[in-house]
Amino acid sequence: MDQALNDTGWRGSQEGWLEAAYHSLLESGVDSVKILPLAKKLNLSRTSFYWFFKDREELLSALVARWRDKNTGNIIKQSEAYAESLAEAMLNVFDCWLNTDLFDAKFEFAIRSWALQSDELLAEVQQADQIRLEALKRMFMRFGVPETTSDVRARTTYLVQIGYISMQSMEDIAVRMKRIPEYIAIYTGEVPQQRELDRFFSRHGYRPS
Amino acid sequence: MDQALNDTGWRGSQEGWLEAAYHSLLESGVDSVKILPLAKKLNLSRTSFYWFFKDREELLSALVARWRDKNTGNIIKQSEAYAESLAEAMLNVFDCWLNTDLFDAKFEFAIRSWALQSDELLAEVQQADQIRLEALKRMFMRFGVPETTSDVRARTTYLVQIGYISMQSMEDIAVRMKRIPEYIAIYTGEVPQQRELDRFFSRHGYRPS
DNA sequence: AGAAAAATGTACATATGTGTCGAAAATAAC
DNA sequence: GTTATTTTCGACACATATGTACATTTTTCT
Repeated sequence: MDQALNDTGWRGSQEGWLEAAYHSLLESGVDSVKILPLAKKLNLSRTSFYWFFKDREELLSALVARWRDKNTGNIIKQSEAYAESLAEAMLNVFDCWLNTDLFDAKFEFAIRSWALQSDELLAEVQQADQIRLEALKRMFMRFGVPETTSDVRARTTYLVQIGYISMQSMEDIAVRMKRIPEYIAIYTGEVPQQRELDRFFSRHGYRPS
Repeated sequence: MDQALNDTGWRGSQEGWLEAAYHSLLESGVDSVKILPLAKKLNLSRTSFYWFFKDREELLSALVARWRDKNTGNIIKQSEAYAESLAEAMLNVFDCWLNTDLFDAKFEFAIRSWALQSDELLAEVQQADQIRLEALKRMFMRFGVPETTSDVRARTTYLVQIGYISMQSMEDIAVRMKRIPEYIAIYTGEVPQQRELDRFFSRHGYRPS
C-alpha cells in the first residue's frame, strides 16, 4: 500500500501525530488519546511516535497549548471591537459562537471534560474563564452599564455559550439565527437595530427568509 | 485488618460498588471507572465484583440510571411549583441550582463529558435537555410570556446553569446569592419582590448581611 | 451443629496499552 | 554514488485491565 507523504518526504511528523490526537480528543475524550490507536489510524508503527514526542505526556501538553493559543484570544479581540451600540458590540462577540475559526466549541468542551480529571488543567481552564468574563464585563461597562449588572450580564452571555457547547447540540444555522435578536435583547436590555442585524447576518452568509 | 461490614453482614454489595463507581466517575470521568481500582478502594478482591454485576457494562448502565432518576425529575417539579409571580416561579427553579438534593451538578457534568464518547448516552442527554427546556418554557408561558420569548428565556435560564456547571467553579454561597436578584431580572424581565427574595434566602439558610 | 446460600479469593487466559533497544529502510547531503 | 541523517519498524520487558473457573470462607437458615 502506498503511503501518503507530507511535504518533508516522510510519512509521519509532529504535526501529523498532533492532528490525529486532536481529532481523537474531540471525538472521544483524553483517555482515547493513546499512541497505539493513533498509530493505527496513521498507518504507522506505534514506536515511531517516540521520534517526535518524548512520551504521551508531551503529546497531551501540545494539545493543551493548541487550545490555549486558539480559543481565549479571539473572545477578547471580538469584545473589544468597534461598535456604535451595546447591541452591535454583542453581535461582534456572537461572531465567535458562529465561526469555528474564532472559537472552537468542540475543542473547548473536550478540554473542559479533560479538566475533570486533571487539577492542573482545571486551574488553566478557570483562569481562561476569568480572563474571558472580565473582557465581556469591560464591554458592558464601556457602554455605561453599572458594575454589578455588567458582571452578571457578562456571566449570562458567557455561560449560555458554554452551556450550549456542553449540550453538544447540532442545530441548523437558521434555527440559531432566528433566536439571535431575542438573545441580544435579553443580554443587553436593548433591541438591536435592523441594520445591525443585517450586517451580522450578512457576514455569516445568512439570508433571512 | 478488620473490614467495615454493611448491614447485610457482608463487606461488598451492589450499592457499595455503585457508590464507589459514582465517586470515581465524578472525580475522574468514566474511563476511571475500572473494576481493579474500585476493588482496591473497597479493599475487596477484584473478582468478587462479578457476583453483583455481570460485567463493567452493567455497572456503567447502573450509573446512567442513577443520573436519569435524579436530575431531570426535580427541574420539572420545581418549574411547576406554585408561584404568584414569574420572579417567584424562577426562584423555585433556582432551588435546584443551590440544593444538591434537587440537582446534582457534578454528576450532570460527568455524564455530559461521558456522552462525548458514547452516542447512545449523548442521545439520552439531549432528550433530557429537551424535556427540561420544555418544562421551563411552559413556566414562562403560564405567566403570559409570548412563545418565542419563552423559548429563548427558557434556554437562557437552563444554559447559564449548564454553563456554570461546566465551569466547575466553587464559589462561596454568599457570592452566588448576591447575583440572584440580577439573574432573576435578566431572565424574567421583572425585579423580584423583597419578600420573595427573603423567602428564597431563608429556605437556603442564607442571611444577607 | 449441619446444610445451603452468599460472598470472597486465587489462578489462569487474554487483551491493550507504554516505553526502550537496535536493526533496517528512506531521504537528504555531499 | 557514497555517506550521514532522519524516520520506521519488530522484538522485548513490563504494566494494567477484563472476565472465567473453581476452591474457600463467611453468613444465614433450619
